[in-house]
Amino acid sequence: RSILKTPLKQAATSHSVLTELQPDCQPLTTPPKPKEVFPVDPWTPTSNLKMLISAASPEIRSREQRRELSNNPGEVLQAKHCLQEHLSGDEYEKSQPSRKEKSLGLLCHKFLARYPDYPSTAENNYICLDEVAEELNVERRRIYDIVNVLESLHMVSRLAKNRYAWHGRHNLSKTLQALKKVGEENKYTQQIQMIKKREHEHEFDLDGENTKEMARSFGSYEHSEMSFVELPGMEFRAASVNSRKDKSLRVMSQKFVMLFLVSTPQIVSLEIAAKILIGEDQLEDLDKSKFKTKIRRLYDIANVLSSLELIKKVHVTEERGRKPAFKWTGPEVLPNIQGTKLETTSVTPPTSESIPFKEQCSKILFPLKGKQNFTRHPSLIKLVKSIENDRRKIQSAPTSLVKISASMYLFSKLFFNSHKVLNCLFIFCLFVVMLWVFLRKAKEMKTKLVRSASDCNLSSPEVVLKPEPAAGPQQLDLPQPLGVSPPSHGSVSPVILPQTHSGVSYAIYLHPSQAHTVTTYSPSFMLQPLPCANVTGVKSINSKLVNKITTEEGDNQTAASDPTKFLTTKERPTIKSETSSQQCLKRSQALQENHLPKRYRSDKESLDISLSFFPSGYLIPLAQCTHGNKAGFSNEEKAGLCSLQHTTYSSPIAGVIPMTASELKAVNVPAFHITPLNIMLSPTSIAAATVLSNSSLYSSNTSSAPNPSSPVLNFTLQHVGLIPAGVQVPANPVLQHVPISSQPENISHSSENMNLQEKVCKNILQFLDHGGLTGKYSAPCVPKEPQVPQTATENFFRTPGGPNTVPSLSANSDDTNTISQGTLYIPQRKLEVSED
DNA sequence: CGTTCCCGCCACCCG
DNA sequence: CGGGTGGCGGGAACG
Repeated sequence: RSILKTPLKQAATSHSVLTELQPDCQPLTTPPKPKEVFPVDPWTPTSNLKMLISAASPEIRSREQRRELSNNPGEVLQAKHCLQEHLSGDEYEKSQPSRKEKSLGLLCHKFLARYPDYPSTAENNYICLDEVAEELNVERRRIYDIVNVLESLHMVSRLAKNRYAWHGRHNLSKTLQALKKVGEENKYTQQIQMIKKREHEHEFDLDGENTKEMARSFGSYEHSEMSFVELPGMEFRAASVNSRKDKSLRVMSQKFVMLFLVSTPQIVSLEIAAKILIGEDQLEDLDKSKFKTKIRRLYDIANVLSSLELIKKVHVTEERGRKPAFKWTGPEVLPNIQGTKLETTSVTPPTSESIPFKEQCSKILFPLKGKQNFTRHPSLIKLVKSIENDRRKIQSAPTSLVKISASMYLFSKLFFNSHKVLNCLFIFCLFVVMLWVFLRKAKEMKTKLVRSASDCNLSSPEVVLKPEPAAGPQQLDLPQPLGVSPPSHGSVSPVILPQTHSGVSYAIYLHPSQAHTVTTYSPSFMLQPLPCANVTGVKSINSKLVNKITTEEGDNQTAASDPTKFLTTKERPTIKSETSSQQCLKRSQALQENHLPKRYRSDKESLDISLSFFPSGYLIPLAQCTHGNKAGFSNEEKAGLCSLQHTTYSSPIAGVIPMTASELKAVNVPAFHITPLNIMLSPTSIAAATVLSNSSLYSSNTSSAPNPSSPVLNFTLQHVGLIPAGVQVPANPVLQHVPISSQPENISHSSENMNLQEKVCKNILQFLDHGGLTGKYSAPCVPKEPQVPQTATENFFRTPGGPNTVPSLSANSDDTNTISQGTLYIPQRKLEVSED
């Protein structure tokens, strides 16, 4: 027994070990000096200072140390050594490297420091394990731990015994994509939900039947064997060494990563990860020791992943207490089905994925200059990066409206490098878009109601406001949509959401009355979620499990959201997730066919980029309000508000709007719910809109003077896919389009610009007219049939006063155009995440 | 105390 | 068989 004991920290033990491993080392009494241990790391005055500071406060020290690790792993350590050497000269045992200094994470840092993130093919990127182990002064065993995890991410690959090839992060994004895909296939999301649910159901009961039960239910998911996820270009490793059966650590690592990529707040608690990893291969013995071991391994993996800055440690506080967890801090992984693109493992520069976007920006913004100028400009690099960041989020936005909005925001950021400057414009554009939606919808509803209920006179807006009859059972078997409380004309209260990742906050304006309604947890608000693939088929815990969030460090907090968490199994029939998406699609099409006798179907491809206009979305970036949220709402209120998000996506006018699964999934930009009649505008935005519309956008002046709306529009349209990238829409075709679009045939090819305008107009019109508001926008191919000029779109643009007049935005001037104040909302929090 | 996780035994390959 | 791997779990360090 005693042999198995972990060696004591005492010098004697260590020395014996040391001598054993390194017989030719110094005499026993003089252990290696720090200088010998870390010959590479110079120690600087800075580190000295930090060391002194750290010495003053242990708390600061640890924090400081951790922070420092990411930049300069060796420094602090070195400093500490020096400190201890100075302070406690002969009393050496204290300076015996503490456990922390031998941590796998630190070791991994040192390891990573040896190799560039993005090695060029020219360099020799071979890793000799022996060498590394020696240089880092660790047993080889430890290097294996690191290398295995790196291998799971394809950052290294094994060449032969003792030899690895270093790839760095070149493959990372592809690997992550692959992992995400596999993770989805493995239904990890569901498994997580199930575990959470079980956990909740039998609170303290941890043994016996439940375990079996759990194992049994896991059985249904058991389709994943212990397989290592390979990358297309990477599997050519030396076959001789490749056949090791158990790649457990690698596989574990991959699965662990998958869990992050799949779950919606990208936070995974160790406990759940362990359970899933266990549950998969061995669904029987969920015994305690196995669990413990798994956890230990997960710590190992997590340490390496942390060093890679892919995850970071947090704490999730549930009602039961603090639980260790990790949060994904790596790159966003977008589904990105870029066909069978060939591997570009070597030559591609680090930000290969982002280059096209840069070019795009460059083209759009600086059509005359080469992209080089743009991309090379040092002052822009940072900006571009941050924009790319935002872009990723935008791409995962659930609705095209949000995409448009966000794109506009992006544009303003890119073009002016300022949130503030174009905020007004942004808001205005957003407003215009929403107005389209609203008017379109209103018109549609009106005609429909008139048609369907001919015996009633439905001209008054009050009637229109009622839930649409057809929206109920016929459509999605959802309960009758709740008529969101009719907005009064009170004031609105902004709520600042702490937004994920970028630190950009979005203000959501909340109408007081609704705020109240929502925060009281009124049962009537517990609506059904939309039965789309990502959500359905998931048994989930009820809202009782909602956790709260606290933050220990004020910055960079995440408003986590997990759509499935608020679903309740009992209240809703479970639908097979495989089919629900299609069902949604079918139904949405069926629904549209009610309105549109003739539809233009599109292939799957175009559906993906097409715009499903799910009514709503409204987010205003607020550059200045980063921390404003703290004062505002209590956690309960926030949680309460959250519950709205996943209620039925319905509106009094539109009824239930089907969404595709892709729109529901991976919502990093919060989804918003807004009803067309509840479009909310802050006074300033209305003002801005009015001003802008009067001055430029609606003027009949078609001069080519620089008009911000044009680039904005170009950018937005391109971004959203209405026009091809790189194509410019010269002026503001949309707002001037009426003659063109009403008689498309006649315009023909007068000029290229005209042509372009025409196309764009058509596209937009089509988009709006053909289901853009009800569900699907189908292919961009233009119908040959002449447009019936009685569309809402056109009505909007040729407002009562004529083509060039501004539609009245002031409330109550015209019932159909009235924009009343209301709400949309949705932050969602349920996890309390705290950092250390 | 609970959490974190280092340490190294030893079972497995493989040449 | 000898050496490279790496699963695994005890128990020390940490907080």
